[in-house]
Amino acid sequence: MLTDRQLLILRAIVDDYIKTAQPVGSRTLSKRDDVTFSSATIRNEMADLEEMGLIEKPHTSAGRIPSELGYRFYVDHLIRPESISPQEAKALKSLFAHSVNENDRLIRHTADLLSELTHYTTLVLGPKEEGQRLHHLELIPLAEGRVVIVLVTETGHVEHKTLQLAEALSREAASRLMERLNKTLRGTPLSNLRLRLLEEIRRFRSEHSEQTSLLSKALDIVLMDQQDERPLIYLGGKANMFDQPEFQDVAKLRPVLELIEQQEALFDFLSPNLDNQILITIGSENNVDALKDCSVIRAHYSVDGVSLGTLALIGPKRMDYNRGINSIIHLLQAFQTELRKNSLD
Amino acid sequence: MLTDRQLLILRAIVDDYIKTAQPVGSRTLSKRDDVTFSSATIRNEMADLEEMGLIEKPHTSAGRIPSELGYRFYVDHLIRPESISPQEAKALKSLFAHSVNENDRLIRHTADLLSELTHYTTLVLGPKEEGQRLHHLELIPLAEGRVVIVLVTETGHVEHKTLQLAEALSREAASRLMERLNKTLRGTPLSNLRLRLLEEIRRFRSEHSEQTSLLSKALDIVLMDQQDERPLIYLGGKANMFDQPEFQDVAKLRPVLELIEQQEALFDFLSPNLDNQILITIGSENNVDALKDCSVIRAHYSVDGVSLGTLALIGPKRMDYNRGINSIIHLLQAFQTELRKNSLD
DNA sequence: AATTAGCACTCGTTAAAAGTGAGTGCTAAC
DNA sequence: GTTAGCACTCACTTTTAACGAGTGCTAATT
Repeated sequence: MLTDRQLLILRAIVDDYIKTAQPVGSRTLSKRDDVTFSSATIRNEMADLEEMGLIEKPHTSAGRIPSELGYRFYVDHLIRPESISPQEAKALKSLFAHSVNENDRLIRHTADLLSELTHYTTLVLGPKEEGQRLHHLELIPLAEGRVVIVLVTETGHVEHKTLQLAEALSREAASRLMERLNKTLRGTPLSNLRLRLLEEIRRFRSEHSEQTSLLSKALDIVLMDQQDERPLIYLGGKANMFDQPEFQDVAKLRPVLELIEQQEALFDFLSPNLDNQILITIGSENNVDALKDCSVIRAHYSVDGVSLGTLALIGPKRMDYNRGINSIIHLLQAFQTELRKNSLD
Repeated sequence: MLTDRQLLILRAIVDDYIKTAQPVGSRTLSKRDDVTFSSATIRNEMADLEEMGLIEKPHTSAGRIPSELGYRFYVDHLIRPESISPQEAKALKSLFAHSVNENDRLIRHTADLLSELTHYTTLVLGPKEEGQRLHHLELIPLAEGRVVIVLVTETGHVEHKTLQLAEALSREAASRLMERLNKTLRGTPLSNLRLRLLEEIRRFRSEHSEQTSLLSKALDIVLMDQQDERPLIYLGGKANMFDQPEFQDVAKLRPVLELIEQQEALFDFLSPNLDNQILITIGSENNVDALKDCSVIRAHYSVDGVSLGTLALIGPKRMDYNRGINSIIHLLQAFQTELRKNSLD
């Protein structure tokens, strides 16, 4: 167990290093107002903290920097939840002053806001489809056998796909089919939609003996695609990475920026956060080599208890966890409120 | 006027420098098979070329590198249009083997293909709206006064927006209005659409004395937004920048990557290319400070004579112009063919 | 027993000095 | 007109030296 003095010193080291990106020496610490003891004492304590694996020195004659374990301890025990300032709270509320109807734009907007707020790079994982339920389906026949299918989920997410049929679908047939489909399929989870839809079209065909097999085939292909498609990841503040002193070296910067551009990899990385808490992963805890020098703060967003996606903040291990956590918590709430407004329950 | 030997030397210098990124010395050149004269002769010729401003030396004791003027001369006069290899031609054709229905996805796909082909970063400026004409409009009333409006242009571009009305729009009213709008508005250029649409709704209202003023207001707002929206820019192969030796320094890399992330700035930069040719801008010719060390190869794409957007390739000044030009020309054609397939004339 | 002052030691960083070699420009010979 | 030869330049590398922030240990102090 750590003594109060050790806690004070550890916190001071982490705070200082977060601010300056420079190893913190005993003399620097001894000059702080809240430190009443000498640098020699600090050195002794530091030696102990180092032995415990909480801090380390880059080399013999440098000050100390937090180890990953040190950051972990700091995050778990030393963060003071320093509530957001009144101004900021107000600013946050006015961020969504005029509602954004489209969820897509809302998400993009949120990603940008969060990065502006924190000066870190932001990832927002768009709502995953599987869990969502169908609200409405619309078939719009155009010229030359081209059909646009519009799909609206209960969360208010709208999406369209274009099909190409070998022969035209009449407006009447489309209308009849649509009515039927909406009657029977509303509320179907998107994960089942493809099968249920095909089934329903088949039944419709036998009942009305209409030629919808082409449609059925085309739909199948499009929905198959759909199923494989992963939700989009929206990025904000990529340029913020450039400002971090630890990423002034292209060799350090490159893997991070490269990873960030890869939807696939990012998706795999971001999705598995199952509980509803804020999750912080530090350096190697990310289990991704490209992020071994980064920390990630994640929060799930959900509407009506249904988890939809993830809000994440990515920065150097030496990131301002306090500010990051606070920002993400507050933005999360505002974001969810907006999402709620757009849903069609 | 340059002698044949000077042309040979200049071409050799540019080719070599493009390949190696190292200043080219007289001794290196003298070892080439196509060079029959001595390094001393080359030095004399180099001195002349330098005097003409076509090449320069980074410092006294280094070899020569092409100046911007040198690249310009190379691009204008020395490029051999080295036709694409049969394999590559075949590969190119199969790239679009299975058609992509959605123009958006097609564009994204094209951006990725081009960057894969050239190993440079690709920008594709999506079709600008103004020039396009309306093909079909669909109103889909959902619950709680929410209405999705789907807009299909003659180029086959599909787009949707969500409106929020204070009170519900009945399915019947929507259907009647829609029929009317499609009858009267098909073919309207999107640049006029907003005004024509409002006018038409007003007329419809007075004729049928229906309550569509709310709709009209909401539509207005959404379409106003629409008008300000600039076409999207799709990026491919951003990571390729990392491979260029000239961008190993973060200070060099940063402005380029930052610019690339800014839709606005990029848009301003890419749009003004009016003629239908392939346009190459080198270094300071870009008139953008962030691109002073880059070259850009641009081509307009169009369907049925209507210019829609721009395909661009961005790399170091020392880029492989030959390969870049060839790739962009060939991909441009394939791309336009696909776009054509998706259009609804 | 805990704290602190003092001091030798470490080691990254910076600056200066010396050596290396690719490449040039000029001159004189071919 | 072309080329061989040679002195010269200058980025780059390596070496050496000086610097100083910071440590760990010991002995004195409280």
